Order: sequence, then structure tokens, then C-alpha cells
Amino acid sequence: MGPVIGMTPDKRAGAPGAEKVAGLCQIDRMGSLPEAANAAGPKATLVGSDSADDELTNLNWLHESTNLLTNFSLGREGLPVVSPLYDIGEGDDVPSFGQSCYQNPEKKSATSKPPYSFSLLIYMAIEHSPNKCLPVKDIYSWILDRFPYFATAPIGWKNSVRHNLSLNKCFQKVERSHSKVNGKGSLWCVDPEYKPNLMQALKKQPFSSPQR
DNA sequence: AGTCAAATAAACAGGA
DNA sequence: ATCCTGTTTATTTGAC
Repeated sequence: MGPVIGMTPDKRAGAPGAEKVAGLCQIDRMGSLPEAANAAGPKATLVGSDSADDELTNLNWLHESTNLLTNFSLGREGLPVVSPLYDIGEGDDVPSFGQSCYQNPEKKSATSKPPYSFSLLIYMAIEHSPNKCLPVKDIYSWILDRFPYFATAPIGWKNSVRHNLSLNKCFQKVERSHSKVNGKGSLWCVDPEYKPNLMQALKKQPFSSPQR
């Protein structure tokens, strides 16, 4: 790895490509969400779109998705038997999405890398929390819990998680200056405006993005 | 072949 | 001093 030079703290603001960071552009390409193509810029258009929102919030596609997931080869290897989308997509009332959704993850997918990008893993973790907010540490835990692959994966995956949180516009940092009781660091939540995009990506990812 | 997003690695700063 | 968290840059890889 090359040396990192010019580590200027104020890079972010000045960086020409700062608005177009790793994020949902691929989602735009994968899914058909033309509005989201402007995700780099103002993120307004997407939410305003009734049809898109409708399409994403109604759960029709979930059935399809579930079937597809079942057919997905890794599905037998410890991935959710029930798509995580079942919980995540259903609005505010949540989740009975627990361990029972998985088939002995410890044993079956210990060596299988999850077919989800880090962004989606983080998204699932956050959406799963009661408050829809999690500190990084809990995001690690959730991922480890559901995808034991990471228990034996090189430690770099945590770096990737943090990298994603930092860089991906889908995730918002929530300072918790008033309560440091729970440890250090901030809470992370999903930017609601990007949620449909993430859902869309979650729907598509396993079938269009084979792992490396 | 070129572009882009994602993954990965690493340096670095700041706080607990 | 050490660990964790967060940010940033660089490189590689694979898909389109």
C-alpha cells in the first residue's frame, strides 16, 4: 500500500469529488431509480416520488425476493432463510428478526462471505436496532452475530465498516454528547432519504453482485 | 478499454 | 500508553 500523503483534515470540504462518494450510484445502476442518480447532489427528488416510494414501500416485491433468496445458492449456507427485508421494509413496527431467521449461522456460513455489501450490512444492523441507531461497536456485533464469516475474517472488515459509515451518505452520525455512559463514539443511523435506495439495493444485491 | 463502485489497506488525529 | 473511533487517501478488483 502506498504511503498516505497530504492528510489534510479539511480535505473533505475541499475535495472536488467529495459529493460523489462511494454510495448509491451503483444502486442506481442496479435498480431502476433514476431519481437517485442525483444522490450526490440534493437528495430531495427521490422522496418526493410517490410512485417510487410506493413501489418500495409496498411489499409485493418481497415475495419475489424471498423466493429468489431461497433459490440463492448461499441461502442454504446460513444466510437468512427469511429475507432481512421482511423486517426492515415494514415500517416502524419492528422486527422479530432474530437469530431464528438463520440456520445455525455459526456452522454453516463460517466461511461464506455474505452476499451483501458493507453498506447493506450496516443498514440491516441499524434498522434492526430498536432505536434505529447504533454505535459502531454494536454494528460490529450485529454483523458478527448474523454473519460468522467475519469472526474469522481478517480484522480489516471493521475498518471497512467504519470507512463505509464515514464515507457513505446513507449513514448519519448522531452525536451523543449528553450520554457517554454507553461508551465512546457516536450513534449511527440511516438517512431516511436514502432508505429506499438501500432497500432497493438489498433487494437486488445478492443477485447482481457476486462476492469477490 | 474505460469508468465506476465496492472492498481493502493504511495513516493519522482525537478522545476515553 | 493504549485502544477505539472517525476521517481520509490510495490501490485493487470486478461489473458494466
